Amino acid sequence: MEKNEALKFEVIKKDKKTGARLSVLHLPHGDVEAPVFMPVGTQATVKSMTPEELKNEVKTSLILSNTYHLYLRPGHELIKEAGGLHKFMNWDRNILTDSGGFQVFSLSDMRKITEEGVEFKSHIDGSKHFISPEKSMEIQNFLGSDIMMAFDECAPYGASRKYVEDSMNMTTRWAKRCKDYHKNTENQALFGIVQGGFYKDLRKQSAEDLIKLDFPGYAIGGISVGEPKEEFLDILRYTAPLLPEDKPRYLMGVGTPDYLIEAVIAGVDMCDCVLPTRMARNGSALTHYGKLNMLNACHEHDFTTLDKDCDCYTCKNYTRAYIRHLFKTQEILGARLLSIHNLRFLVKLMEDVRQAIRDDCLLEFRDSFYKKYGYED
RNA sequence: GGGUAGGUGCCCGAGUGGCUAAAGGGGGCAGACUGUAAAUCUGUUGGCUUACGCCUACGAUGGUUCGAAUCCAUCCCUGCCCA
Repeated sequence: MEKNEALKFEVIKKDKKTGARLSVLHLPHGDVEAPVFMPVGTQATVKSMTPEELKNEVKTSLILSNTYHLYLRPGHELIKEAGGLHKFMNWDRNILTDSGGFQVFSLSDMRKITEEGVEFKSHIDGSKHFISPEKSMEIQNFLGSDIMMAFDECAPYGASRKYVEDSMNMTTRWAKRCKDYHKNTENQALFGIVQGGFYKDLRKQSAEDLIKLDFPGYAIGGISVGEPKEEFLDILRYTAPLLPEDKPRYLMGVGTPDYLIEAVIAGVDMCDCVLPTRMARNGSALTHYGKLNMLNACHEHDFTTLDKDCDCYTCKNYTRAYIRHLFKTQEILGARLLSIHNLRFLVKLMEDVRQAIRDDCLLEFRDSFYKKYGYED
């Protein structure tokens, strides 16, 4: 890799039994140890968290934001005017931006996909917009994220082979167009996204075609879209090893503790998910002993901490009874305290995973984690 | 004291002869949430029973009727207005 690229990827060590990687991503806004979990900050904010809390309490060095949403509001020109996304949101560590491809999938009833790009109606005011691969790159260049994602189509679960094949090939052509358009390679690394749905030969072809384009990193998209866990694991375990050893591998949109651990074992380095912050706002806590719904009556008189094995600000200072009270009364602090906890829980999980790789005991770590958490397998 | 409006399930509130164990909210209880249109959504919420079903319920009591939360009488209570 050339000296002036935005990303340098360094594999430090591999777990002896699984081959899971301990690595460092050297990025423009600091080094990121991987495997890493990235909190999601779609609208230039990790919902309810200040950057200081993300740094000091959650202890994260890389967050994700979103092209589609920031393009619509406040607009990428305004963010450029502000001096870029980092300055705009007062976050001086790394940012990865998703390309808007997922919104093509999740807002699918309002869009039309063609070879040129996607025409869609704004979910905010119904106005018509067009995003092409080039437009997505332009927006992400304006945002100034450290890692950009190629514009892709995430085919829905259950899509026909023909649909997935055509979609996957178009995503590859779009990836080429993204790479051709993107010139700011010194400051921004562009990742390609492997698609192919739940068809292994398509996954293989997608990976091979994208590898020929030589991206500095590769993502696995299009899984964790509602399929059964076995299918998720099958495609994950098949796809991850197809990707280059010397580039970071990013599994998009995952997830729960078991999915994260399985992803690392499969050779994945990066994951992101809205789950910890969404669950937090909806009153649920992730703990080493399973999931808790803080609205449940059993916590009413429980003056213990959320998770006795957690080192977060919330667990150091607040009780279950208090947090339940905050949710019962719909006080905003409840969502904030659970967001800190859930984010810290997953970030810490990855810290523990990294230590397990150092110690060559990742499988043992997984088994004891599952047992404590209450997972069946 | 006179007039007037009303008393419905935990709360608010719709319902003015059968399709009503009773709309809709709220509250309670539980479940879901995976590249964020989510501080959202779903289920459930009188008792007993596995179920069929039975019992108890629309202020109280009595009555009309094949049948009443709904009609009538009396009583009790509450809000508002007048004196």
